[in-house]
Amino acid sequence: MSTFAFQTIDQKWQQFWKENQTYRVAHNSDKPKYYVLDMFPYPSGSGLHVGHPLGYIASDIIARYKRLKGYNVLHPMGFDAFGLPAEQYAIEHGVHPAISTEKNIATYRRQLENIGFSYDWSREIRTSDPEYYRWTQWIFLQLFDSWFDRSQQKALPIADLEAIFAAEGNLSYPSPGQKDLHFNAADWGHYPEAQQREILMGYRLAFLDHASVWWCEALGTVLANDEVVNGVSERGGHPVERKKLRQWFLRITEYADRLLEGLEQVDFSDSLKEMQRNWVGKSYGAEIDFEIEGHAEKLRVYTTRPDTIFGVDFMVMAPEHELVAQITTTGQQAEIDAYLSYAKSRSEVERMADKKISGCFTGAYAVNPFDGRLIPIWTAEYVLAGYGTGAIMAVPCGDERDFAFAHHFGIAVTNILGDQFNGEEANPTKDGVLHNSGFITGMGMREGIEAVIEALAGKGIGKRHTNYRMRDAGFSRQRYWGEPFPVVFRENIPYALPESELPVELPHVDNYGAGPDGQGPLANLPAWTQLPDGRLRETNTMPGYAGSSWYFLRYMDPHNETAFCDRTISDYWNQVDLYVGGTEHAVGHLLYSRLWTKVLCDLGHISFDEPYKKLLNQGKIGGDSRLAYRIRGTQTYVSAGLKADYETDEIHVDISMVQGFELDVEAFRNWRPDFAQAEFILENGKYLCGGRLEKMGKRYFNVVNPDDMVAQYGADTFRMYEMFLGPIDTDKPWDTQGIEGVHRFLRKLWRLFFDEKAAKSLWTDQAPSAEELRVLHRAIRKVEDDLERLSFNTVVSALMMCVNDLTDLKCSSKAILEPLLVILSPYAPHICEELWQHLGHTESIVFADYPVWDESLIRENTVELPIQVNGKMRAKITVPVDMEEAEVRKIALADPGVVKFLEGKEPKKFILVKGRIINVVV
RNA sequence: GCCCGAGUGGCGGAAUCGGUAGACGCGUCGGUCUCAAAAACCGAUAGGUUCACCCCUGUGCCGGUUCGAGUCCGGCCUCGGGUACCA
Repeated sequence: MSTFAFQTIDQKWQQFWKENQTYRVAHNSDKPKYYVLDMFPYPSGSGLHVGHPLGYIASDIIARYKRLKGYNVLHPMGFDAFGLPAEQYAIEHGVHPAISTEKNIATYRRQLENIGFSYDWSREIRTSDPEYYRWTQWIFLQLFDSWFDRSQQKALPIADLEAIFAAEGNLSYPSPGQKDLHFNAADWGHYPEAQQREILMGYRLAFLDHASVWWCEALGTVLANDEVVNGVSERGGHPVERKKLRQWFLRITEYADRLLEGLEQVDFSDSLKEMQRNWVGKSYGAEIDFEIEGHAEKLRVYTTRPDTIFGVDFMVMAPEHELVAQITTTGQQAEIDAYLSYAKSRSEVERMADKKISGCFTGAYAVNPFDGRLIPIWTAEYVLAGYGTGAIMAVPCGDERDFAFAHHFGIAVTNILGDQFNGEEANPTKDGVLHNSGFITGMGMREGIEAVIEALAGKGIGKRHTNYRMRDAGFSRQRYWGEPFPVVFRENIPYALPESELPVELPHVDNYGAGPDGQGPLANLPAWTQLPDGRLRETNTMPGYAGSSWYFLRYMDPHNETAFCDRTISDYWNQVDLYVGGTEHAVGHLLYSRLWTKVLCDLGHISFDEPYKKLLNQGKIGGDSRLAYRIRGTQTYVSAGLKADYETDEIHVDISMVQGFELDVEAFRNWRPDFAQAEFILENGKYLCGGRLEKMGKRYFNVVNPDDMVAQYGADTFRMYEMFLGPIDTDKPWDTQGIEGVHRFLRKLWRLFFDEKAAKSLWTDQAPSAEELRVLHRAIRKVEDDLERLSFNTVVSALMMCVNDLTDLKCSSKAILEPLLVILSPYAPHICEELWQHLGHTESIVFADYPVWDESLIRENTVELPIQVNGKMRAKITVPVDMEEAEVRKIALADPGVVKFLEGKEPKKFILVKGRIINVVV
């Protein structure tokens, strides 16, 4: 057993860990806890490629490292198993999603186990498991049964709100759903149940509302924005229309401020926090009511720049704005009708792609409340119905879009910026002085904002207003493969099912097609939807992010049948200390799971309101594609170096047929029938391919499977190499050639323990030399420092250097080799376990103590000082560390290299930093 | 357009606090072993000049601060990511 048989070693230890449940953890421990979590995967049909495990390897290294440092580590894995691809596969192939998902999970687990992760698999969860989604449904009911108290900024039970209504009405508690709803206690008492429940719906955190969606009558289904092109359905070209449908929503807007404030407490990257802030999109300004000449109605606008009110030259309403129809004059009616039908036919996608200026004058005028000027009211696409009040006051001299619009339609521009406005383009500055602006003329703009808001408030026609870009989150899907809602309708009023009836299990269907009236496939099952007592089940299912919003809690207590997670257990494991995953979930999953955590905390079910203490976003690994060049119109392929002489088409070649850049032409001919007749123009007897870095994916034939890497080089090599590729948080290309270097390193490590030729072990009980100790302890320090700051790639370099040095020193001392294995084991657990056992240990290296580095062993007796003259390196001198400064100077000045550049002059100044660097200034 | 982030050898990258730029690895070249090749191992490898030492240049570009700048400041250029008629 003295050769490095990595396949045997991998298998042996993976089996050992499984049989001994080495990584099983319990919550009752005196050790400090550490929770390190991966974003769980959606098990797709194509399995893992080498890009996927990058984050898993990093988190596994941290998990193993923290275990060695004496922490009780929770490191679980599971599967986000509900989702669209499985359902799409079912529609196309008739395979039930449960079956294809099961199969995919089996593949994922096998691939993950090959890499030697230290997951506690006894905690595995699947979001599509009824024992799991039972609690997803339960949390939904918590959301349904609660409301957000703005004065306390937290969620409370809906029963509390009912008590408030009965006692005092809603006068202190305006409805987020119906802004103009006011009633007192007596009113509430007289409302029939249906009306009471309708009112409560306006407060619930999970609520039903009518939302505008694209409806296609011919296809009998709702379409997403990107499925509608040029006003017709992408598939089939059928007409579509805007339709209001009743959908479930989560009232995430109430938590906007909490979600922003929470970002201060968590350790996420600046860019990710910025993405979340932009998503919430909080802005400060005012709502202003403008009188409309000849009408009783007011036109309410939202603006962040009330100070520019004297520069308003026109008003714009969104085409969907309800006042458009009311105020349009007879003279303008025909033009407006034409414009509205044009606007209605354009999807949001088209609006975004094609931003030409369009609009139409309504014929009506608003009145400037300060100077009485009449302001023409227009409608135009560039104002969105969904943001602010759906209407704006346009200030062309200060806003680019308003300026472009004014320019396009020949509207005269008022200048309130003095010479800060050049008449050519708008100037959106906030740091200017206001001109030509009535009572605020001469004021600074920031000051002007306050003055105008005050004046508006005094007249009762405007007030300070904070606006958010974020909308309430749609929570309904007309799909099959998701969590059913635990809700039933009686006379069209939704009621929560009692907890005892959970889980509402997803029934079996044979047909995955849409149901009637924009409903999902479940609506095709009357036996399921219609309860014997006449109540009707909700037929929508929950979206993909439902199950993933709380899964980190279930891992803590995965088999609990009476609660989603026991409170004492969640108190122990608490927040996720390190959460590892990609940025693609920056504003989706991360925001929703932060929301659910806050609600569960407010309702007293857990003790913390941010799920993830620290977030690490791993980069993506790109594929290194290979291209062959086919001369256009022929079956002849020209080698990359000669292609300039021909007109060619690029063909992606499967990377398995290429060594470096050299194509195996026989394999290429056998690859696909249409290549069988291929001829090649070679250079130097070889066909060389071109290379390109791009996304790793099937269609580019550049996918590298981790299974192949593990089979060829072993799990340890694969793990270390993935970390060695570069900083964990940047995108980087995969280069299979480079993996050899890491493999050589592990062989070199092996040879430190075994003489393979003589088939004998090399370690001894000999005391280590000072130099050996220095090498080891430097490595311990470096590995620890780098892991604490999540610099995974530099750790590999440090370990390689350590082994290189120990090899040069012919180190054989067990006192060095043992700690070396411990610090290496998070990266290369299999080989370390094996060697650890050879050294005579009976217990797994997992239970070893992490060695402590000793500064005094690292410090050297002499130090090499670089000597600069006038800032340029001129000499190096070696002196004892504790040598007096004056003595160091004497030696430095006597050095021939320095003497030469002093040119006989006396030094003016010496610079001495940390006793290490000297600069002699002449 | 706006907001982030990054530009270092042939390549991936290192330099943690402003202090010997290019660690570690790949590739390439040379060597050992071999009849030979592969594998393995050893050595060289920023560019210029040179037999070699020296010396000079060098971290996207221009300028600044400093005894000293890849690192800090100002102005550009390029690439990557996010986001967008958000008033």
